[in-house]
Amino acid sequence: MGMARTQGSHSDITGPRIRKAALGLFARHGYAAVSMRQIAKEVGVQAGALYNYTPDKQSLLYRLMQDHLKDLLAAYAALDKPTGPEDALRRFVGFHIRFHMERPDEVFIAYMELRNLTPENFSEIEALRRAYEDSLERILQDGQNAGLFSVADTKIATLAVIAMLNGVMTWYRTGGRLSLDEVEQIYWDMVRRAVTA
Amino acid sequence: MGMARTQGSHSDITGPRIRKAALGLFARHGYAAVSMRQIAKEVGVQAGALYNYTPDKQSLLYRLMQDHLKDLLAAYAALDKPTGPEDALRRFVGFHIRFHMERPDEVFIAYMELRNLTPENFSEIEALRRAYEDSLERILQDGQNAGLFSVADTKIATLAVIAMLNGVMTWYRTGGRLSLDEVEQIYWDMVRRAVTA
DNA sequence: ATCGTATATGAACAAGCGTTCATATAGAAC
DNA sequence: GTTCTATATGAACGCTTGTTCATATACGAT
Repeated sequence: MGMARTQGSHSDITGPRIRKAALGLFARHGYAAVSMRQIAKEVGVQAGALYNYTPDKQSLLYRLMQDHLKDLLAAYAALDKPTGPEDALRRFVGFHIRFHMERPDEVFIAYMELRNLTPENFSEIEALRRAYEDSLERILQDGQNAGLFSVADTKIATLAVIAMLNGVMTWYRTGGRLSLDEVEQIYWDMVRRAVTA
Repeated sequence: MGMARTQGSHSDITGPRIRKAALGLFARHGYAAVSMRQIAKEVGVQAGALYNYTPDKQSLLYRLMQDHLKDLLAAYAALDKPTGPEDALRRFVGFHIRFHMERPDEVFIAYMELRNLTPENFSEIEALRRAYEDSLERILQDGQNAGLFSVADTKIATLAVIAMLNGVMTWYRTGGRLSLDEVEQIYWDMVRRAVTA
């Protein structure tokens, strides 16, 4: 009974649409504040149908974070080999700003919703994040060893640089006063001066 | 009926206890994930009693943020007058790190729960935050005018410095490898180098 | 000792939650 | 054109949610 709805074989379409809807809603309202019914509504489907694509709400969040961080690591690994520590740092700054700027929702979620992961899921996500941070710390350590950089503590400097770069996401809006190139240049100047010997 | 409970005139005790409990729970689990009953349980009271102290859950969050930011502005305003832009910046870095380190829960909430404020409450909180950021921007602008600092954009530099300093809260733990003095020194070094001409 | 009031209880409300499942349907395969 | 299966519905489940309110109690003042 009831009006007919579109049904049938939409598996490889509905799945991504669900994740996309969840991504936007989680980013805008927070994981805990978003219901499965809201996600379903955005996709144009009933709540029960979501469970053909995710075992539960938690897994939906986990998958979004995991996909994001794996993409991040893969994209960074695909960069050209740098010519030295300073070049590597410059590339890192540019890569980080651009990659994150293209994915504001993913970044926001991977940042804010860590506490809503189960302990096991949290550990896995944390490992991915640490792998990324380690690649920056290696750059700083190499530069330090080569006498090019001068930081009191490479671990702290790593976190300080990343925190500073992440700050871009809180204020930058496309079409604003500054182009992405300008932003990249400004941040690179500050980072370089902050760590250079 | 039922077992007797402590009752009577506890107004000026219960109120702060409720806010303290809410503070801890909001910080640990997030505003949306915490129920009024959980807060009440932590205080040792029934959920209904909370409404003698707050008109609703939203106001509880708003009050916590407002108190925090007003404390922040008052404490900063009470600092000694600096001798110049560089001294002012050094003081700002030290003040910011220490003040925020003493209030990890408040900082976390004022940061993460902005989206759970009503639009009106959000505007008020944003105004307070901007007032604080403006005091840093004024320092940078003064230093820039005096030829002591050299930043491409004072607004961006302001946000970059604050983002960098806020990063401390994500990793620093009392009793860890570094003392607060050391942390302050390390960050001051990086900030100074990032903005100095 | 009695009263008055501030403060708490505990039950109730309607609404919404995540999740499950029997049932229906649409499209692919033969 | 019939069958088979993947995909969807929509109702239902037990629970929790924020909030209200009539009622009870304990303290401060008289």
